[in-house]
Amino acid sequence: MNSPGDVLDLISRGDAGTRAELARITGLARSTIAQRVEALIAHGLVEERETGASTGGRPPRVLRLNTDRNHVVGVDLGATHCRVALMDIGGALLADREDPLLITEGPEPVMRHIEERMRELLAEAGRPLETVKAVGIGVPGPVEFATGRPVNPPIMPGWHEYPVPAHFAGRYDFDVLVDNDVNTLALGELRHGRTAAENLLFVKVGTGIGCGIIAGGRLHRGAQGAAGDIGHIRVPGAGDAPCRCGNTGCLEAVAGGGALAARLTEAGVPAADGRAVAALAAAGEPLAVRLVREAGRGIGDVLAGLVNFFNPEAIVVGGALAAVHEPLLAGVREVIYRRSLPLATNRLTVAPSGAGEKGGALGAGRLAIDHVLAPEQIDRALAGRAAGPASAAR
Amino acid sequence: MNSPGDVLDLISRGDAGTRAELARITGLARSTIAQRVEALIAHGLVEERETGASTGGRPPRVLRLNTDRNHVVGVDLGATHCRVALMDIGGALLADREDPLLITEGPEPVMRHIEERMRELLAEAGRPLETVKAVGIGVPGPVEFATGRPVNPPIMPGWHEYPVPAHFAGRYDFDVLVDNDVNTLALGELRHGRTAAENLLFVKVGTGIGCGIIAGGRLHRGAQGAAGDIGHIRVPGAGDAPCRCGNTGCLEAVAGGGALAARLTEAGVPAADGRAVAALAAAGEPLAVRLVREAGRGIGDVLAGLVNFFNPEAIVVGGALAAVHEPLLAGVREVIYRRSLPLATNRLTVAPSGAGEKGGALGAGRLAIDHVLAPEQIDRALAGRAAGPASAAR
DNA sequence: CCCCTTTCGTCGAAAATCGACGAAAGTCGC
DNA sequence: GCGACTTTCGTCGATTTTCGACGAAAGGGG
Repeated sequence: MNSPGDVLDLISRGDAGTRAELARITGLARSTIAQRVEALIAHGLVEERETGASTGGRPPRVLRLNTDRNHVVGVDLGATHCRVALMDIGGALLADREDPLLITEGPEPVMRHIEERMRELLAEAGRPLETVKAVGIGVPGPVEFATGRPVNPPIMPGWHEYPVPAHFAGRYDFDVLVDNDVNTLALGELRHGRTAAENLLFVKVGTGIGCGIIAGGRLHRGAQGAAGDIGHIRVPGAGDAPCRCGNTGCLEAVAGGGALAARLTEAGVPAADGRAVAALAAAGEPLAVRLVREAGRGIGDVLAGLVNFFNPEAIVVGGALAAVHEPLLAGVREVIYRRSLPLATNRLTVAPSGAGEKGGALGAGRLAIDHVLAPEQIDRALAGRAAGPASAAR
Repeated sequence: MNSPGDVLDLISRGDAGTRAELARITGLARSTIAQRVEALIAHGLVEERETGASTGGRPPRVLRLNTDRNHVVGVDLGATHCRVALMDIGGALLADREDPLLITEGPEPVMRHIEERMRELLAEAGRPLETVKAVGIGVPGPVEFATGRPVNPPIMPGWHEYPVPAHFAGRYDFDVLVDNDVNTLALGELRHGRTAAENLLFVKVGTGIGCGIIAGGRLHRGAQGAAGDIGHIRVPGAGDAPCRCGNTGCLEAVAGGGALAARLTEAGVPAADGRAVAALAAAGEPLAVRLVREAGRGIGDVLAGLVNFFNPEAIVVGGALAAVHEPLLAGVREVIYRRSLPLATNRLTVAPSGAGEKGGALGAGRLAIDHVLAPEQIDRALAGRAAGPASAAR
């Protein structure tokens, strides 16, 4: 329970910033703490930069993660874009870049693009390659997390069972983590946004609709990594709108960006996709605003049920359609507070994503950080045993 | 990671039955294991009863939980009954009794009843009171688990905020855990039934409809302990049946035992409650069978959405209405496999509860067992520090 | 400027853990 | 039936980890 890894954990979470605090919290002797800290410093994981303010006695030496020698890369892959972010181990964003990129081009070109961007960002920030300890990648589809293979992703043809980490294996010395983008978004919100909740739902409303689930402070991926696929839940109020999945009345067919764009186009206001709908709504186009608000109601209808079931303390809404918070969230809140049980809603907050456009990449980076700083991982590193090769993880 | 408590954990889970196995699994030296086992035996937690079969060398001495000196009590409180079960720490049922008891009589009489039955069962089984290490109680309503207080339970007037553990505090030396009965049922299924799943939903179909959630092997209680209240989720297909909660189209109004009984009575077949409906269906009354199957479809409609969202590997159905598996489960399966995504259903099992009538009490006992055997709890006991007083827990 | 407080490093003492050894208790082959 | 081999288990000294006391460092306050 109080291994060296746990000591680092306390430092990284900001629970303890000095040796004395660590000793107080863990209950270990100060000399033991001193020895552990020494080891962490020797391994380049922790540094003493400044000395803190005195509280009446000798001022403490402040410990912090060594952000100069430990970095991660977070990648947010969308249907039509790719954002690569370089972060230090403390979670600070050092550099990032977004490019248009069609995920339909298949894994190999995309992976090469990521690799190239990663090297560019490192050069730009003046950090050596060896300081990258892990890479996190969020992809728009279900993933078998343990092996980093997408499984039958609907909008990623050619990626089925492609072993993403294998692309880096052997040639690099970092681990590669791959996850569904809604999960990285949820992580990003949990650790970079304003919402600190043990039980959190991140709802991404784009062309499709998905949901990242934090249960008891940990990501819930479900039995096959398929959890959170709420786009094809039937909406109670809605009619029989046909969905591409073959069923009717799915949330995606009612409130997805594609469905809204089609309806808008049909009504004489051309819109290509969810992003365009959001732009029109933001510009004040009345029909677009009305459709977005109605979409919010549809989403709220489904979420109302999930609130009863899951009882989260926070729901965060993001994705292309959430670029216009007001009408969407208004619709969502309206239905949730009407349909869900009081006990489940009296402390529930429904808010827009606080991490913004970069949330996906930041969350993917956070996935990598959490992997690197996991106590077991640290204990292994300090024990001298080299971590596994640059492949899958956990 | 390898404290004495973890050693006991391996023994209690059946992962290791001998000192040599413990050493192999933990990686600790045999002498260290021997010392830990000695401490556990000295504290009466473990015993050596028999000596195992040789595998070619000296036969091992088999370690097991000391079931003679460690017991728990599990209590299943329903609207109209109370079952008290005496179990040993290994989970074996020693004696139990069910009595009719109206929970509406209020906390004090009910608690006195439990206390009395507990003493009777102990006398019957010839076990001294001091061997009871914890008591688990499942109640039909939401509970703030940390304090053991029901919060606004709809069918338990007078129980709001009543501190259940306080009834025993001071007079006994065990901890008291209180939880929603769907949670104890889920635990019972997980540990006593046939279903070993990390992600499990236990759906209880009685007068109301509730759901116990196991996420990643642990109970998910949600932000306010209100998780799993699926009875008031709106059913997609259903109409506007009014519900006692004030909304319309709730699952409970469509498929709850009360609603079915009312509809059956209306049609000229008098039935008092869900139990009566089940009895009629079991006897072959055609209308009852049809209604139960339709209720199954309604439940399936809601579960189909939850399967997409939560991606469990198993759904277990119990409760009064589930006494007739076939029509109910047929309806549930029919809709789930039609409406949920293939990835989420291809390994999903939908089964009746394997624990039977006593599942609730057994699960409550298991809640108590898990509390007693939690590694931190064991480490504390072995370190000499007395556990907290006979009150709340965790 | 002296006393008090808090932090931190050092070092011997105490405790936990390990590893080697030998005895116990069985199987297997001749 | 007997000896060689295997596996388990207890013991005990050696090693490693952890603790606790001591004193020095570094600042605040009167």
